[in-house]
Formats: sequence, C-alpha cells, structure tokens
Amino acid sequence: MSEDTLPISQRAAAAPPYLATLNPEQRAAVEALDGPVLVLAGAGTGKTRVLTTRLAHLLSTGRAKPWSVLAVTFTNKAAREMRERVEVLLGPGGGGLPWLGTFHSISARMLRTHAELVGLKNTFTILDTDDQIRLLKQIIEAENIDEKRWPARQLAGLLDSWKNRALTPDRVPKNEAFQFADGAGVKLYTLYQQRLKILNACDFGDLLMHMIDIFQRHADVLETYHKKLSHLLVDEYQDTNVAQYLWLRLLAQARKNLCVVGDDDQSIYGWRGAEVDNILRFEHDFPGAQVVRLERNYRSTGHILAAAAHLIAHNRGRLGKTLFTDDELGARVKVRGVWDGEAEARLVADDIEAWVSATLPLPLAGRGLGGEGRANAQTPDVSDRPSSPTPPPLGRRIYSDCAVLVRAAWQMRAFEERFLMLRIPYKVIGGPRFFERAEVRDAHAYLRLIRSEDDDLAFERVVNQPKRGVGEGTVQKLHAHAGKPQVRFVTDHGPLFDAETGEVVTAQDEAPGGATRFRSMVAAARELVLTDELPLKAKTALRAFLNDLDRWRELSRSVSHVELAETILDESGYTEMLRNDKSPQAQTRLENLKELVQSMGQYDTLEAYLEHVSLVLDIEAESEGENVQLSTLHAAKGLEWPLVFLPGWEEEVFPSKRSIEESGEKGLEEERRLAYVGITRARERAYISFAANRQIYGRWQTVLPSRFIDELPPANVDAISETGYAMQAGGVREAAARFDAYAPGAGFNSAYQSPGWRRAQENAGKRGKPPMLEGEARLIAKSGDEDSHYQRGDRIFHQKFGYGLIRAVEGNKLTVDFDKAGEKRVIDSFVIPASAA
DNA sequence: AGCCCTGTCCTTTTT
DNA sequence: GGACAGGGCT
Repeated sequence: MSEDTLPISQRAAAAPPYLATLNPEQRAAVEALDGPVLVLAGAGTGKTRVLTTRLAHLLSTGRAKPWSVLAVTFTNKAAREMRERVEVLLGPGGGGLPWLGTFHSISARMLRTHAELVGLKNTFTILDTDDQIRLLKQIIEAENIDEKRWPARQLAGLLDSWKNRALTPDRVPKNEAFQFADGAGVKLYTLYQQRLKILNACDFGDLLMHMIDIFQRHADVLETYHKKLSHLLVDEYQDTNVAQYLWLRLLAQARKNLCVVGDDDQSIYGWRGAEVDNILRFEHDFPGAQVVRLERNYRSTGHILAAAAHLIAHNRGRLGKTLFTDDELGARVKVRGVWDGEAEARLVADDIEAWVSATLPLPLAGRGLGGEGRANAQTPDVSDRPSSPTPPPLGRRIYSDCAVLVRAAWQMRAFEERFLMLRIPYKVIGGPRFFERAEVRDAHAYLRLIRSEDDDLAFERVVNQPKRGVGEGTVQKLHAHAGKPQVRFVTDHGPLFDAETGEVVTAQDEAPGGATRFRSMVAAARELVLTDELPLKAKTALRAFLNDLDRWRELSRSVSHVELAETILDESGYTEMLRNDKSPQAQTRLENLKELVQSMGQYDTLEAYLEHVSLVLDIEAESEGENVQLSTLHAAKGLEWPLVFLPGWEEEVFPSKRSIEESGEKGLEEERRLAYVGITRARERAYISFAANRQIYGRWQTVLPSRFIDELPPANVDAISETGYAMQAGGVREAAARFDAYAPGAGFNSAYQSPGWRRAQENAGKRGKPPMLEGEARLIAKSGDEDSHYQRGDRIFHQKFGYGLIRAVEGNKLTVDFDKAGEKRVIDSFVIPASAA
C-alpha cells in the first residue's frame, strides 16, 4: 500500500513508504530502534530487507547519523548489497555509511589508526593464507621441527582457532598449549607473532584480536568509539566467533543499541570458530533484549519448505522456528539415484537444457530472477528488488535461474566438464579469487618489495620469479646470513656499513616487543653479493636483481604507480616469461595482469591500492550474465534460485566424513544445517541426487545414499529415476537396494539417450575426440569384489588406458589388450560398458 | 639450477 | 586427479 492511497487525514501520520511494504513482524524488527534486539530470521523471511530497512529507518528518523551506525556483515558482497539497498531506500545522498563493512575490513580500518598501540606501523601489510603458511614453514624449520610430520597448514589451523577465540599467546589455556609438535605450539605462536611485528604485518585473525586487545587495554580508545558509534547492526549473527563476539560486546556495552539478525539453523561456520551459542545466548548476554521472530517465508513453494523444515527438525538444541508460507505447494522435491558422477552431471545438464528450452512449465507468476530478499508477496513490484538491476521479463527462462550446489569444491569438476562439452554457460560463485592467483600475487610481491625492502616474504616470492638463476641453495644462504645474530639493524634504514672497509657495523639491538631484529633478506643479499660466499652465477643474477629493485624504487618517485607496475612487469621479464609459456593458462594470466594494472588506476597511490587489495577489493566482475551458477553450499548462503540442484548426497561426501570424524554429532548437525541451507535456496524446484559409484581421489568407490535422504518427509518428495541408466548388481548391492526403493524399476541399461547426450557426442566428434559409446553404462568393480562378472571377449573401458578387450579372467584379475597402446596389462580395477557383451 | 619422472599423500567448507 | 617432494639426469 503506498502513501497516497491513504485518506488525507492519515497521510501526515503515515509511516514512511518503505515501512508499508513490511509485514507486522518485519515491521516490529525495524521499528525497535533502540536497545538490544534479536531478530530470528528463518531462511527466506526477508532478513536482509529488515536489516536494510532498519538502517534506513534509523537514518531517516534522525535517530542515528550515517557516520554513527556500525553495520557489520561477513562478506564484502553482503556489505555492498546492503549499501546499495539503503541507497535505494534513501537515495544516494543517504550519506557514506563509513562504518558499513565486514568485521575484518572495519577492524582493519580501526587498527590503522591505532597500530602503534600493538607495536605495528600504520602501514602494516595484511598477510593472506599463503604468506602465513610460508612464514610458519620457516619458523617450524628454524625450530628444527620436522615439517612433514607437523605441517605448517596444521599449525596455521591451530593458530586460527586460538585467534578466533581472541587468545593471545599468553592466554592460551595450558591444556591446549601442547597440541602441536609435542608441546611447541605456543612457542611457535609466540615466535610467529614476533616475526609478524618485525615484518610489520598481521594476519586475518590479528585484525580483530589486536583491536580487542586495544579496546581492553586502552579505555580511552574504546570510549572514542562509544561516542562515535550510536547504533550497531550485525548480519548473520549465528556465524560470529568468540573474537567477533567480544569485539561487538566491547563496542556495544556503553549504549547497548545492538541489533543482531540471524538464524541458528543456518549456522554453517563452526569449523572456523563460529559459536551458535552466541545467538542462543543473546537474551542472556543482553538482558531486556527484544526478540522478533520472522517465520513467514517468501521464497520457496510449500513442498520445498516442508522438506527443509522436516529435515532440520532432526537437529537438537535449536531455538526453533516454524516457517510457513502462503505460497502454493508447487513441485515436490525430487530425489534421484544415478549410476555415477558422470551420469549425475549428464542428468543435471539435461534438466538445465530442458528448462531453458521451455519444456518445463513457466516460472510461477510473480517469481522473477533476483538476489536474496525477493519482494514481499504483498508488493510484487519489480523495483523492490534492487539486487537484480535488470530483471529479465517474467516467464523467460534463463541459465541463471539454475544453480548447482555442491558440498566440496572438487565436486564441481564433473559439472564443469559437462557444461563445457554442451556449451552451457556457467559461472563458479566465489571461484578462485582474483587476488589469490599466482601471477597477481607475484605482481603484488614486486610492488610490496618496492614499497618496503623489509618485506621478506615478497622478496622470496619473486627473487627467482621469473627464473634468473637464484635457486633454493642461494635463498638458504641468504636466510642463514640474514639470521646471523652478530649484526643487527641499528636503525630502520638498514644495516650500517663502515665507509672504509665496507664491513657491517655490528651492534646488539632489540626491536620493540623484545624480538631480536635481524637483517632483511634484501639487506642480507646486499651484503653477500660483496663476498665470495655465493657461486658466481647466482651472485651476478642476485646483483642484477638488486640493481633492478633500486632502479624501480627510484622510478617510483617519478612515475605513477600504474606506470611503475607496467615497467616492473616488463623489465623483470615476467610478461616475457608468460608470453613464452605455451600452456593454455598463460594467456589468461597475461589478461589477469592487464586487469590488475587497470584496477590499480582506480587508486591514487600505490599505498592506497595495496591497502585495499587484501580485504576490500574483489574484482570479480559481478556481471551475472546468463550463467548457470555453480557453487559450494557455503558460498550459496544468502542466494536463491528458481531451480536448485543438490548433487552428491552420499554418505561420507555429504555429510562429509571428516566433519563427523572430527566433530561427531555436532559436526553432523552442522552438515544437516548445510543441507537445510541448500534446500531453502530453491524457489520452485529442488533436485537432490546421489550416485552409486563415485571417483574419490581418482579411485572408483561404491557409495551409499546420504542419511539426509532418509530424513526427508516422504509426502513432499518424489523419489524417481528418470535416467534409465543402468544399475547392475555387483559390488553395489546395498546401494542398489536403496536405489530401488527410490527408483523402482529403474531397469537395466536402457541405453537412454538424452538430447544432451547426443550433443555431447557430436561435439566430441568435432573436437577430434572419438565419440563416446552409445548408451554406455559403466560398471565399476572394486578390487577384491568376488562378484565381478566380466568375461573373456568383453570390451571394457579403463580410466587410465582407455578401451580394450578382455583376454583372460582369473578371479578378480583381468588381462586386457588395450587398443591404444597395443599393450597387455593386468587390471584389477576397471570400468566396463554394460552393453559390451 | 632446473627439468622431468615417480611415488605419496591427500580434500570440506572461508574472512 | 592433483600438489608436492625427492631422486636422477642434463
């Protein structure tokens, strides 16, 4: 209802128009402006809408100023979306919102202003995981710990878990202190933190931990933020970890104007320290908190919602919500069994093709494409969905209506291959991030090294990239020399040389924090180059490299940072190296570098650019064209699609084996929440599938349907097989029995040929590959399976050696003549076309 | 130093 | 199927 439909007498008193589109619960959540508020928002109940409207309401009622609202999200994307939607409500003049961002970006900003309080300079670098691991590796090696037995990765995980709980080295509980390398854990942690200080760097966890430290030790600093920030808003509160909780509590404690929004059923980040407890405990932590439940779902049709609700009800210890929808029942959730991962990919691709070529019913009225927070049913107004700037005409089906959501990233490959073969456009959500690509990181390392010579990690990354003959041996020597304690930095400008002898002036010096300060790698190189300790070749190469660095640093004073980057990439031989690289990736890498140089132009200085890369910027051209969306379940949170495919519902895959092994019942419940998140992404159709055979670690394995399939409510599920793909006995008895329950009469090898299958053969032919065998079904016997029934004369297909003819069968061993190599091999793990007989 | 081959581990999920 | 380490060779 819009304002001008109201009687004139009521207009003056009428609420702002944005409130009129809310339902009573949403409105209650928006209008409770002060005091602690907990909004329990089930999937698809308009959570983001409430958050953004509340923020807009705070501003337009004058209760808060744009610069006094702290609004925290977990991802940059969510932050961006929130900002855009507030602007839609209030107009772009709405004003800046400087404190809207992720926990990490906001905290990084705060830390820049108070860095010296924790012994950092305000130019500190933020290390990414890669840097972090390499640093830890060095520390582990320096401590003479076997890095193979105690991998740096594991240590990184341990440190993370401590930092997630805001445990500085001195606060690590005694019983945990000995978890790594027979008791070296805390010692390594301490050394690592010292190294970080020397490098003037911090990692992701430090951003929050340092700020908590500062807030706790410096009441005056905390007070300035209490004065500055009048209202706090937190998205996805169920995903906060202890550190984030402490950070928030410290900031909120003075005014208590804290509003958190979340859903305990969607807590899926336990493994990175998220504490569902935070949301379960909110009322206790903030007495007098108002609690608003949002239970009316505007996203999914009835069957889908019911299936999800029934599944999640298997979890214990929930706050409990009863989601409901006034929407129609729609289609039941489809559960389908298939032969193997390839068949699954074929099936999904075929369904997608059928969808876009309009052989499936039209989308339901009023259901367009959109991001999260589809317009409330009472106002099916396209302008209400700012997240999709150009909504396609209703009723037109496009690839981006479809999403394939997998448990783990490796499961995407089968779908990518299939989509490529069929020329189905797809996009991987949150795929390899631009700034994590090797070439981009190399370029950054050069720039970091120009900015600051002390950046040892950057130095090591690029001394021999491109190859210039400075190998590992030389780097080792540099390390040894840099670590020699006779000589210390006396100043921040590097080691002092005696003007007469060229020798280094020695001195003992302690860096702040008690860490002994050694030379940087560059400084060590400068010294060693003057000696005879290096082989001539390495020495010359190193000297040339040092000269390059000096020249570029000089250059950086006179030219723009963009030009500088271009020069470096050119003169270092990096671009040339890529141009000479014949591999197919080299081209993309060159393009990435071009894009990098371009994106640098958006920043005024090199400093500004480098400060933003690690956290804020994600270059992912958000051009969500007409692509099928491929995503992990985790990355799919907050998104929605008309069609959602949920493949790989098999025991040990989903629920993941590790999750249960490591966290038992708790882990299983989190997996179940993940399943819940998956199903609730679907608006109109959810397709769950499981395979009987799957390649794991490149080995074929027989797998069982996921227990979650059994937990779905039969009334809302269609368990059928449309595939016609063969299910044959042998090695998969149990799976097959269960398959039969879901897919009665699936039949044997009916040589089903989908349109997609035919196209695949055509395309394969075009590319010069032999077309696949018609109606090929594959049986994979595990080695040691007494039921193998291959016979002499059968043609088989082997993963590694291709097609061949069985010459002899002895027990489980087959002797095969392979077409390609013309060789005879004994095989005990094989794949056979069922139609081979 | 650097390349290529072989064998050994793996793999959740991300700011 | 792929990352990575170690060995052997140029």
